[in-house]
Amino acid sequence: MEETTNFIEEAINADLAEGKVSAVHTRFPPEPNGYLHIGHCKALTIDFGTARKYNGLCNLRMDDTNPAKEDTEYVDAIMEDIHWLGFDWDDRFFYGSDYFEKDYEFAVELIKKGLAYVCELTPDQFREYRGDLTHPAISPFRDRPIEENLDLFARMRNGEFPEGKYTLRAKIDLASGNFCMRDPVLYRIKYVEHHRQGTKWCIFPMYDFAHPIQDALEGVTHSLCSLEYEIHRPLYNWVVDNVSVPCKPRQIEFARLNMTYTVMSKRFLRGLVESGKVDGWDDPRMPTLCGLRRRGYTPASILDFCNRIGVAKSDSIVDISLFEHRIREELNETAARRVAVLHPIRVVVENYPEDKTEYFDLPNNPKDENAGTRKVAFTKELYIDAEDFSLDPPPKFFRLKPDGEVRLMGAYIVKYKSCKQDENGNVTEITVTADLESGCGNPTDGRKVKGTIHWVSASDSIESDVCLYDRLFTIENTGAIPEGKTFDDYINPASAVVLHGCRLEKALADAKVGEKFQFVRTGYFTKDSKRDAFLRIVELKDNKPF
RNA sequence: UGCGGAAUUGUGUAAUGGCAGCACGACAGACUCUGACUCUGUUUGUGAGGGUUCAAAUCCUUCUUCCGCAGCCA
Repeated sequence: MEETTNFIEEAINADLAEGKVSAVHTRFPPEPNGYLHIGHCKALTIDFGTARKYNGLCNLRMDDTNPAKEDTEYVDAIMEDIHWLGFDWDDRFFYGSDYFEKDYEFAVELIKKGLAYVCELTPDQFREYRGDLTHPAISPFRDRPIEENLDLFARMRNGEFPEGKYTLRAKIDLASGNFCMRDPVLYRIKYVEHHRQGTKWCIFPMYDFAHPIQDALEGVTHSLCSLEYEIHRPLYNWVVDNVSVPCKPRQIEFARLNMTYTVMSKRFLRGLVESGKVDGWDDPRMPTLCGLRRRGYTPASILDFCNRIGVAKSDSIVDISLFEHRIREELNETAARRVAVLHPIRVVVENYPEDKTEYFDLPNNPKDENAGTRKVAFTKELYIDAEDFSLDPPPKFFRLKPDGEVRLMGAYIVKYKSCKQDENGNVTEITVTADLESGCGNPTDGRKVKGTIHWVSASDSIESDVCLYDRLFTIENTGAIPEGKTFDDYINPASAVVLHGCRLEKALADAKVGEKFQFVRTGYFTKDSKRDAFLRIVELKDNKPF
């Protein structure tokens, strides 16, 4: 495969060439407050993939500096998902919270250098004093003597003050056009139990302070993150320049993934779970890795997608069809075919013996001869899909129609004879005659039969409900839900539709949860119905595929 | 209005002064015992103006549009 160099690699190449670094070391730093989704996958392939490309290392680090939002529940899930994708961090698994003691020492160092001070503005005052686009901020406590700062900061740690009473702030530039340089908060007081540290700490470092220190302490050379941190880079550099860390990592930003019909916002994904709109984080309609896994996506298809979308700095929205293309391509080569008649309509083969059963061999996968064949029973009474028959066919309708002939896939050619209708005009039963002479070979008289339709035996099949999953959202033009809207405004009512009384071929009765199949469907494919060409069994209901 | 970014076809992404290419999508045709798959073909693009140059997506310049930032979130 052709290898192109993206802008991150160019920057790394330059650092290598100039001798700034001798090897590449990256990190993937999820906050354990939710499950990984397809958007994280892009970051994952960039972080782990770049390290791999340069024979370097990539650490996994739980970014857990805010005890109010994080939970141990997510840590295991995150690790499992990363492993599932095929990435590994060896023994370099860290928690941001493991550095709390170091963070504290570096904060003291800043105070001693006169570069940080304890501020007692309340959150409301803080907002009031921060200035605006053209006016600088005001901070009445930035000239507090060093000794006093040291004392106050130690007492903050000791739990002598209530939440919100004091913060530690960096002394940088109150007039900066970049707001995160206007004496940013470094530490805040929080009396919340930390998922790993318990109640050991009541002051917690902010991301902007903790992250560069974590990177530097771990020997990370390139800290790759998404575009919204670009404006934080000056602060990132300020931190590594002003505390005694062993190295100075370089932050490089890239555009996060947006995809049509998909919402990446963790906040909304959690909302879907908590409101019961979906069954859980691993609902097959969710863009989470565990959801995609249940839906039938494979690590290879996801990784390949991530490599294909490229890395750039411009905001973009990838069309979901590119994502779906990958899994369709893979499953087309690997998934076994099974027949599912979703809207059954009874067919009687008039000239076929009442009590006879024949078994035809159907290929499990026409793409792969090694996949073998399976026996499918043929009897006098069959089911075909309602949409494979039309009393009043449009032009170019190749399926069963009055006076028409079609091939029953893998079995006989049948000719239409008559049909029964109910009082509403719905077709309830079709009578056909089979060309028993031609059998399952080509017509003996050389005539062409254009259409092929799928079918199952009426007696030798199983009846089941089948759940069809579709895109969860109708939202098309963005990766996030606009301000003032909720997912209710965009949720696709047909995202999970249960079809009752479907008929499935017998071989599906033995299917296990998680097995992948293509449910063979013949007939006309639209752009949307192509997506349905590959389904998979995600549940067994009453021991039947669901 | 301050600061930081970004603009290449319907979408995403290459081309780092030298034939604007690739993938997905769309459309047309061929093939087909899945109207799938496969194969062939087609269409559409450098945000705008000016400049430098034999030559500009690329360099300079002016403009336009879009995105992000004023959490004691990450």
